[in-house]
Parts: sequence; structure tokens; C-alpha cells
Amino acid sequence: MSNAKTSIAKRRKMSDIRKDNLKQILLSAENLFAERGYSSTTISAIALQAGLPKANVLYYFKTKETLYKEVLTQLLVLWMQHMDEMTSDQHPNEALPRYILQKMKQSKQQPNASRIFAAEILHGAPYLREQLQTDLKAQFIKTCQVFHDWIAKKWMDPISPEHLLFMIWSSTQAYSDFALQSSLLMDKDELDDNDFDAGLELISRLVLKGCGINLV
Amino acid sequence: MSNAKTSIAKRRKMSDIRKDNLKQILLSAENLFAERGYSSTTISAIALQAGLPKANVLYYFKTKETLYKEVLTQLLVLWMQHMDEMTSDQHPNEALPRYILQKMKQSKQQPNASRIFAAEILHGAPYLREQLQTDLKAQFIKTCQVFHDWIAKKWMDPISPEHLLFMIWSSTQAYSDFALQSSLLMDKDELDDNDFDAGLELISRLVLKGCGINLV
DNA sequence: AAATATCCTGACCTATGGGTCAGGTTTTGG
DNA sequence: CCAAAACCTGACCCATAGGTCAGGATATTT
Repeated sequence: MSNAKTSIAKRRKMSDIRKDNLKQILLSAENLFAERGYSSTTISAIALQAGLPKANVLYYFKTKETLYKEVLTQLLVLWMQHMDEMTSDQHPNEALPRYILQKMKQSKQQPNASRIFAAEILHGAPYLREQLQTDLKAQFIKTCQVFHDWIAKKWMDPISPEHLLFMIWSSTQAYSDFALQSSLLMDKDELDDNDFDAGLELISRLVLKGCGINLV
Repeated sequence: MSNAKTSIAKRRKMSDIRKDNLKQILLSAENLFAERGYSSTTISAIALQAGLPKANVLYYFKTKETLYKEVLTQLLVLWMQHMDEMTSDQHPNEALPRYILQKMKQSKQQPNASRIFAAEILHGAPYLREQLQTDLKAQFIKTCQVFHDWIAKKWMDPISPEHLLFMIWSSTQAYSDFALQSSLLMDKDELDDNDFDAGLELISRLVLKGCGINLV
């Protein structure tokens, strides 16, 4: 009763406070980093959007860099997921379209991940280099191997696994990274479901036909 | 003789001085903006790289924003070139691979253009919106019309012209925007000619086969 | 209920970077 | 050769943003 906070929202456990605040900060940071990039994003802005005083944000994350790294790490997990769901025993006519679909869904539903990731790489990946060379690379090699196996089984033409993957990544992520450009060119406020469907269809079609993968 | 400058490099005309300095400044700015992005790039850094005092850079460009806009405008021209070389009377089995080749060449030889452009769009295109909605859009519509004509002539399957163009842009530009990622994943210092060739071949193949374009 | 750990925050410090300016030098035009 | 125009620049100004800190509030433990 002595204090507005505790009277309105009844006592919260400390662990809850911490969890809630961290979540809010990370969410706000993610949005702002995606929107403005690392150096244009200020801690005050993050604090404001998170509904906390600046000093409180600094209480949880000693530096802006720490906060950014944390956001990055979380997003890399997101970015990498689904890749390992393609395996050698699946036929590419199922596995590839499914992966493309998942990447497109992510571009639609979580554009921030791809955008922050893109900006980081564009500027030399100063904070992500390590993880790219370890985590992502391991998964990359595995996936290339899967493609390779598919080729050996004559399930697809002998194309370069590495470059096929690069192509799938870039063309699907374009639907978040360059969505603004696309929508400007097509006279829309933003991309709608039809656009994502059209993109999905086109990319799947090009990959399947281009790799000589027989439809069932 | 009274001064080191004039004694070493004999007198330069004023217009030359201006031209040289502008060139140096724009070049340095381009490199730094591409490398670090807009807000991480300082005028002092640009000046240093251009071999001029900071105040001299500010003499030519009143503000950092002016300089950035100038760089952007120059790069947009670069970025857009070649698109208008595809016309309705050409067969796509020639025109498309040629365009893809040109985009790939640009990714290799002038990666800065694509990178600065990408960063600008990623962050909401605050300085480029106008030109996207006028210049680029005009060219975009024309090119889509060309694709449309090809489809009408049964030279290619009825795919979405807009999304095909998005796909070509994103997959070719990836060879500059995400070159770092690719090289890290493939254990190289940087992409070499073979990589660009492999990318070119793969993208061309996917586009041609995917769009059902008959090779001659 | 007292002691302790965690959380919170306004006020403050400092470095940096964009931008100004006054006074200089060099080039040009007459 | 002289005046005007163009060019140059070290020193300065100031707003901002990252980060510190001391002291207070709240929660937990004993």
C-alpha cells in the first residue's frame, strides 16, 4: 500500500521480475537493432521501449555490446533451425520445399532475425564470426553432405551443394531483408500473404526444376 | 618554391583540385560506409582515408548526410544499370543469363554498391525512398513488362515477373552482401573466381530450367 | 524482525563525433 | 600586379550517448 507499484501489481517474486525485465529488454533491443542497426540504436531508446529507466537496462546488461551479443546468439539459433530437418533418407522433392517453406515462414513471422543477421554479416560479422565458424559451419557441412548424398542417389542433378544453399538462403531471406524494397516497388504498404505465397512457389519451382528433382 | 606542396606537385588548376578531392572523398566514403555502415562511419575516418583534414571534407560536403546521399545516388545508378538491356524482342535464354552475368560481375568487382544499398534498405531506406519509388520503380515496371511479353510469346512459363526479379537480385547480390559468410563457411579468406563462376552457373541454370526456357 | 541479497534509479561523468568559424593560402580574372 | 574568388585548416563548441555510482527500495533468508 505504501507504493503504487506494489499496490497495483501485487508483489512479484524476484525471479519473475528478473525474467520479465530481461524478456522486455531483449525484445525491445531486438526490434530496435533490426530497425536501426547497432550503432544507431541507443540504450535510452531500448530502455524507453522496454518501459524501464536507462540505468536499469545497464543493471542487467553491463554494456550495449553484451546486450547485442545476447540478441545475436538468440537469433542465430532461430536462423539455423530447420536446417537439420533435411536428411539423406528423405527425398529432396519433399525435404527441399519444406525447408524453403520454413525459411519463408520465418521471413514473414520473424523478420528481425534475418535482418539483424544480415546487417551483422554486411559489416564484417565482428560479433558473430566465432559462432559462424563453429556452430553454423558444422550444420552447413552436414547439410551439404545431405545434398551430396541426394546427388549420389540420382535424386537430383549434380549441382554445387554449397551454392544451392546460398541461393536458398538469399532468396528466402530477401522476403524479410528487402521486403521494404519489394513493397515499395509493388505499391504496397507491406508484403501480404499472397506475396509470400508467390515467392515460396517461385523459389520452390526454380529449385526443384533447376536441380532436376522429379516430383512424385 | 615558397611552399612544399607547390614545389613538389607543380601548380594544379582549381577545377582539378576540386575534382580530385571530391573523387577521393567520395571513394573513401563509399568504402567506409560499405564497411561500417552509416552511423559507425565518422567524418574524421573518411578524411583520414582521403588524406585530407576533417574540416576540408566538411568544406566540400556541408554535412555527413549530404555526402552519404551523394554516394547513394551514384551507387543506385550502378545498381540499376544493365536492367534496361533486357528487351521484349530478345529471347530470355540469352537475355536472362546475360543479366545474371552482369549482376554477378558487379558483385565481384563493385561489392560496395550492393552492400551500401542493402544496408540502406534494411534500415528503412530513409535516404533512398524517393529514388526507389521513382527511378527504380519505373525500370522495375518496364522489366516486368518484358518478362510478361516473353511469357505471352510462350518463351517462358507463366511465372511471376516481380518475384523472379526479386529472386535474381537477391541471389546474385548475395555474392557481395553475404560473401563474408560464404567464405567463412567454405574456409576461405575470400571468394575466388571459381566461386563466382559456380554461383553464376547455378543461378542461371535454376532460372532457365525453372522458368521452362528452351536452350537454343 | 533483522540481516542480506537483489533490484532500482536520478544524477553525474566523459569521450566522441558532427559541425562552426576566423583567419590563412592559393588560384584566377582583369 | 592587385582584388576577388576559391580553397584550406587548427582550434573550438556542443549535443549525445555510453557508462558509473551512491544511496534507496524491495524481496529473501534466517
